[in-house]
Formats: sequence, structure tokens, C-alpha cells
Amino acid sequence: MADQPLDFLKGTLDLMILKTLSWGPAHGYGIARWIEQCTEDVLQVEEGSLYPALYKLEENGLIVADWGITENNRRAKFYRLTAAGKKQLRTSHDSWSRFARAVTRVLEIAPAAASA
Amino acid sequence: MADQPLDFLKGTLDLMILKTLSWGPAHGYGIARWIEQCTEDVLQVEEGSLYPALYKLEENGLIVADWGITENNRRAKFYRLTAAGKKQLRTSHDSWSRFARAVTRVLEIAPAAASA
DNA sequence: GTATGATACCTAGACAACCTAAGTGAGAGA
DNA sequence: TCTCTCACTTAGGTTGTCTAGGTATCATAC
Repeated sequence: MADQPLDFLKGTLDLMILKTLSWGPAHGYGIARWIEQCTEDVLQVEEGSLYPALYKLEENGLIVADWGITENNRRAKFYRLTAAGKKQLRTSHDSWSRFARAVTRVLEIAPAAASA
Repeated sequence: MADQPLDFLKGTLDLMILKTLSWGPAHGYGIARWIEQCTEDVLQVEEGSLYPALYKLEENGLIVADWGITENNRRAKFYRLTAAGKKQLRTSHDSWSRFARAVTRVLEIAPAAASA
């Protein structure tokens, strides 16, 4: 039960997707592969998580999709950021930074300070 | 719907609790207040999240509890880390560090590198 | 021409974590 | 005695992710 190294990927998947799309349009499969490659497989993106996440982002108007053809000559849905998506990316990025700083503060503070 | 600034606190709550207890025994209410104070309310610990988390940690043998009296002369359950809990803290701390580094890498990498 | 593997997408159902919202009881101070 | 804070408890709902199945197409090898 959760002896796995990482169970933190909750709420950050959307952020990772938005960020990946900020580099330009990409299709779902490619987004997943890129995130994994970029993090040397520290972050693994399961398809059962990825596609529902994409649909939700689309539903919320943060990304839009067009069918197209990949370099491999395969049919794929290419997503790109909307204006709202770009804005959300900035907001979520900031939130993540604040959150990560807060966690780091708790993890790094010296025991002595606890009595203050 | 998740327009709130922070929805990242998933999986990190256990870690925060273990870390707080590494400074010495503490009761649930105190743990929550300390985390909030330490992060200037960036991390908010709801009681409906806190207590179930404590019970689960206890069930898993990572912490143990004794009833006692607080400085305020109130009845409270004081938790402390077990050996297994200390070990888990180290493991989770490492996992968090790896995870945070991975996310940061994705967020900070330059668009140009995406084509590599 | 037909296996096979990689690419690419889809989705139902289960599960785990968190939150909302309600409650109990006891001490402190007015 | 009333109210506020402290401190703990728990039922029920929501949400996000994962498991595990599936479809279809293209490239390659045989």
C-alpha cells in the first residue's frame, strides 16, 4: 500500500500537461512520453490518467484539440493551449511554487525552532 | 471547482505529520496548528483530513499514541514516531525531493529543449 | 500477404485521499 | 451560567488517479 516511491502526482498532472503544451501543440501520447523522458521516468503518466485529464482540461476551455497526422504518419489529436489555458498555467505554476516552498520549509526547519 | 490556490496536498500530509513528530511528541490539534503556522497558512490542515491520516499512520505502525494533558490542561492524544515511522520519514522525504525536482525540471526547462 | 510490435486513443470500475459538516466533551474566563 | 477555545471523532461525498480492458492504424519482418 503506497510503498511505491511516488504518490504525490495529484493535482500536478494538469500543470505538467499545460506546461508541456506551452512549448507548442502536442498529442496525448506524445505529452506522456515527453514528461517521462524529461523527468527520467520519475514522473510516469498512465494513459488512464492522461486522457481523462485532457478531456477535463478541454471541457474547462483550457485546451483545444484538432485531429492531425504525426511524424509517424499516424492519426492523433493535437492539443494546444487557449488564452485561458495560458493564464491557468501561470496561476498553477505560482501555486505549485508556493506549495513546494511551504513543504520544503516544513521539511528543512530545524527541530529547535519547533519550540518557538 | 478547484479554483482554490492549492490542491497539491495529496500524499504530502503524511509526510508533514511524520516530520512534525520528528521534533518530539505532539497531539493532533497541535500538529495541524504547527504546520499552518510554519507555512504561514499556505498549507491548511483540516481536521477531517488530519485525524483519519493519524489513525492510518497508527494502524500502519508508524506512530503510537498515549493520552495525556496539554499545557492548557486539556485531555489530548500525544503521538510519537516509532522506528518504522522514522524510517518511513526518511523514505518519504527522499521521494518528495525526487518528485519536486522532477516537477521543477518540467516547469523550468526552456521551450527550445523540447525539440531535442 | 500476414504476423507482430509500436503508436495512439478510449473508457468502465475500483480505490485512496481529502474535505464538508456535523457532532461530543471539557476547561477557561466573563 | 454562558460562551469561547481546545481537542477529538466520524459519516458521507467528491475528486483524481490507476487498473485493465479494449479499438484501430502503420511499419516492419517474415
